[in-house]
Amino acid sequence: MAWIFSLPSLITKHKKITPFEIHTCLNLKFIKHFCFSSVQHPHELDHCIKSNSFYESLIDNSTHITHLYQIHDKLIVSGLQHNRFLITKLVNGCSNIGHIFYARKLFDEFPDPDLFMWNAIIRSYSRNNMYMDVIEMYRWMRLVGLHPDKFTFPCVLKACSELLDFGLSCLVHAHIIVYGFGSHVFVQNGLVVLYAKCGCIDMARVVFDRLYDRTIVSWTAIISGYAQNGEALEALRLFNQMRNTDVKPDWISLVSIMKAYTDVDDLEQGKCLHGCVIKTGLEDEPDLLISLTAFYAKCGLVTVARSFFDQMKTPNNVMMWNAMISGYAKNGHAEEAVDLFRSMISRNIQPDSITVRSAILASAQVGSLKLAQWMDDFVRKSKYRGDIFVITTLIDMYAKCGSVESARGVFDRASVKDVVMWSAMIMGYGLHGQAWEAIYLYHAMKQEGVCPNDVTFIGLLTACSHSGLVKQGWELFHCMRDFGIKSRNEHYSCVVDLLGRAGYLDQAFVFILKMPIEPGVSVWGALLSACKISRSVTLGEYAAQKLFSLDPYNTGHYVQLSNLYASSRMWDRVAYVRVLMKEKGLIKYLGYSVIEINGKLHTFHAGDMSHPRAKEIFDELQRQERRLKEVGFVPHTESVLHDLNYEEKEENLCIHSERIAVAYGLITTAPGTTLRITKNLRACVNCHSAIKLISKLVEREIIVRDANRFHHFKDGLCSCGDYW
DNA sequence: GTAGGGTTAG
Repeated sequence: MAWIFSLPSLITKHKKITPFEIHTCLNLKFIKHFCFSSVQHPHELDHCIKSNSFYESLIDNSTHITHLYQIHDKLIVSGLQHNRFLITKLVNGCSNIGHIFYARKLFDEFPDPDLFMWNAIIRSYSRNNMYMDVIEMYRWMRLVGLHPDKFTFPCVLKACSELLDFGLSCLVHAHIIVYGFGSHVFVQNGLVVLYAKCGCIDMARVVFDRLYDRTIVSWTAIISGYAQNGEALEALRLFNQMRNTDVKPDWISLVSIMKAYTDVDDLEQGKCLHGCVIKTGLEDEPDLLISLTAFYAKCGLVTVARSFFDQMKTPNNVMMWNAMISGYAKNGHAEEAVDLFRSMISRNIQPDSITVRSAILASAQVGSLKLAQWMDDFVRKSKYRGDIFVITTLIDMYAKCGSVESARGVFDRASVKDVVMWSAMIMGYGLHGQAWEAIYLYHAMKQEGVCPNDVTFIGLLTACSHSGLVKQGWELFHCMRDFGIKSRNEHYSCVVDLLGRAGYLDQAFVFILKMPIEPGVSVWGALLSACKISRSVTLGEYAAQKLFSLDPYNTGHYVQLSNLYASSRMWDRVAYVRVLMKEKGLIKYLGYSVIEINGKLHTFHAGDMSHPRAKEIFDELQRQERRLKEVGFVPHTESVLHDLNYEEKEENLCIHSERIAVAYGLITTAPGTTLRITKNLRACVNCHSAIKLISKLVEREIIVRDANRFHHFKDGLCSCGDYW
């Protein structure tokens, strides 16, 4: 009977078994053909086709559901339809190729399924991401009196962690203890993952600490758990602890630790881990290459990331494309991200929903309305036109590209709206200083029965502070409690901004002192910029000191303090801040503005003469200066002179990058065309006043996106109401 | 004879 065991290898010689071949096989011709010499007597042949291992190898080698249908038919004909082992095998086979409904049919038709079969159907649902069904089957199984075992619990725990049902999770944990799996390593690993996913990382840690025999899976579960809960440093500490044990990292553990380094942007540690990857000889592992690409891209070494990307052996790996595209987008290389997305499309590689979202995110950063429309068009023609995540990203993109109307169009077309989509639209209005629209939408959302969340309120509060609606903002802030939403630093900083801008500086300060959580960078930052508006040097200096201790290497805080001194004409202190920055080795950002003309982006720096039409641009600038003077415009010379936020002072104030972009827009577009400009820094006082007047003089709408928000200049006024 | 950990992301 030795030849029976060679059957699997005979079958696998056929790289892809066709239904016809399976059929042939089941008709014995196959066996006769291949094994004729081995079969001495007909009864041996008969024995062979009734043996489990014969069918087992057939099932294992089936790649199509029709194979399994035929095998099942043959089992029935051979009277083997009640063979537990083979039917369980078939259930597994069906679920492996995604035919969960046939697996369920086999299960339902089996008279008295045993624990093995129950585990098989539960695992089938788990593999096919049908977690509600996992729980349903688990309940049913207990109802019929079967005790779950060490194979049942990992699947059930996975389902709990995907469903994020904390109550259910606790119940299952209780079952685990009752049935005696309180120290089984596979089951406990599942608990670690479950608690980490539910945000109870401390509970996960308790389970992990009590684990007697920690495997690489246990370590990976706790390390990635910390990483997912935003505690990357603890994740890394545990990784180092693991390296002092006998447990050797494998590629999955390295992927999750790489993710932790990516989250904290720790280039040096990440490079060390890369070394570790090479030492373990796992550097060709495709998914590890994706993680390395994502890591280097996020940390700014896009060229290194790109070299990994270019080495990719399977060009159709969407995750690799996603890692590179999102890496470019996150790191200020938005145009490269869009280019890569386009090249992916042109190569006929199917993007998934994440690719599309990353590309839209990149388009939002580029700020070009033409590109935004192209992306919108792409989505409408694709299978993602109904994807709630993609639509939300589109709304955000249009708002960031200056067209809150188009954002609203996308929003109105969406058939299903969840809280994130409503919040994105509210945020969009906030960005454009249309606070009343934001508030109106908030009420409409509640009317639709959608409950606001913390993000909704960030949008609302931002909108109120951008428009100076102090009373409304204050009321909304207090509404949060009614929805059981805890205020975060972002909410507090909006309120500080709201009070501070409107001149209630003392109230803002008292508000900070009363905060139940430690005030963060954003809160003190809001106070400092409010101090600049009302020229409150003492309080501003206090805020700045807090900022310097919390976030010492952020150029922005020094710039803000310097602006505060400049607004109070304290030039010696302005100079002092400059020295302070030099000592810390901080350099100020180079300002630039981008304008889109006929779908092409033109970038200008301060005093930029490099454009082919520089001569015409400067003629236009001079013409504007003359007209501004004629209507009595007085440049804010002194403050600009010392304002570190803006481009190096040139002889003429009008050559800040946004003014050059406006001039270029005016000479290249038809009268009445709206100009759309994006600036990387905040708008300067002088340019802001000048552009307001220019919008009136040339009868144009000029929309400027600065680092914080949008300014819609029209008829001599700005939508920001001069608060920014 | 069955199983557990990970990556891209509104």
